[in-house]
Amino acid sequence: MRIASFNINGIKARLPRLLEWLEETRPAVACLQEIKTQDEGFPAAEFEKIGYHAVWHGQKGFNGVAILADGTTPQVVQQGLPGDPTDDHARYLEVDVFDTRIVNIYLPNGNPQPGPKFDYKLAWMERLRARMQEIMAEEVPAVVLGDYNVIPTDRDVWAPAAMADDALMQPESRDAYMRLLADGWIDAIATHQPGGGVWTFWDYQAGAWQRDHGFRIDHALLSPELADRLKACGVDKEYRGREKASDHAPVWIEIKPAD
DNA sequence: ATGTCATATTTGATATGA
Repeated sequence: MRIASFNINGIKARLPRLLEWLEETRPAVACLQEIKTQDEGFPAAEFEKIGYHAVWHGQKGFNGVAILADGTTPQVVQQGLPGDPTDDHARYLEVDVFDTRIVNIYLPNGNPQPGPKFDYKLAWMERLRARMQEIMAEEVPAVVLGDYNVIPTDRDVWAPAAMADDALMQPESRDAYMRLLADGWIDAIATHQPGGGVWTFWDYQAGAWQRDHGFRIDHALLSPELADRLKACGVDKEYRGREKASDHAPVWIEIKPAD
């Protein structure tokens, strides 16, 4: 079973590319970030036509997350990250589907830092950790995947010096990410390719794609039970080079059936 | 070269977020 994540950077602008990717790679579950539409504008009928049922949490102008499943409708467990009633950003959607807990996140970017946006990012990461601890305590097969907006190590960026002041690789951001791993969550891509050099994002600016100036910020964190069933994982890098591409490439994991 | 792109309002131009 393939579970994928794709920050599509606008579902309206990206719909042809998105449908193409779904039909060509046919993930059982697809988690989308930055749909950048209100709930009313979500093109659910387009996905139904090719056999995907969707749940989504939209927001006007930016953010927004959705989960698509092949031939079945995901059951929503939690919409919106718990822990702060004043936070109305659409960045978190947690479902049960195919006997798996699947959590789709669009973690705050945090730039510029320091500042209120960086504070929001760090607070969001602590709230995420609290929720992930609850999920782990449930002992269900679970994956928390999406755009974490964190470059975990210097091996995950084309030039650490070029990004040194960026919120994505500040020590506070990295420490918060490492605490998730310390809690027992397993970074699928990092485990399979510990040498680094795997990118999931290339900026639109400065010819970053052509120069392969990328970094790894889209991650899939597996519960121990699901990690034992990890068959393969990777990045659909080719899609970053297509016409009207997102600035992110899709990330996927392949899970073996439970015994 | 702070070099691109998507969305929205302030709408054929600028602000915001990334």
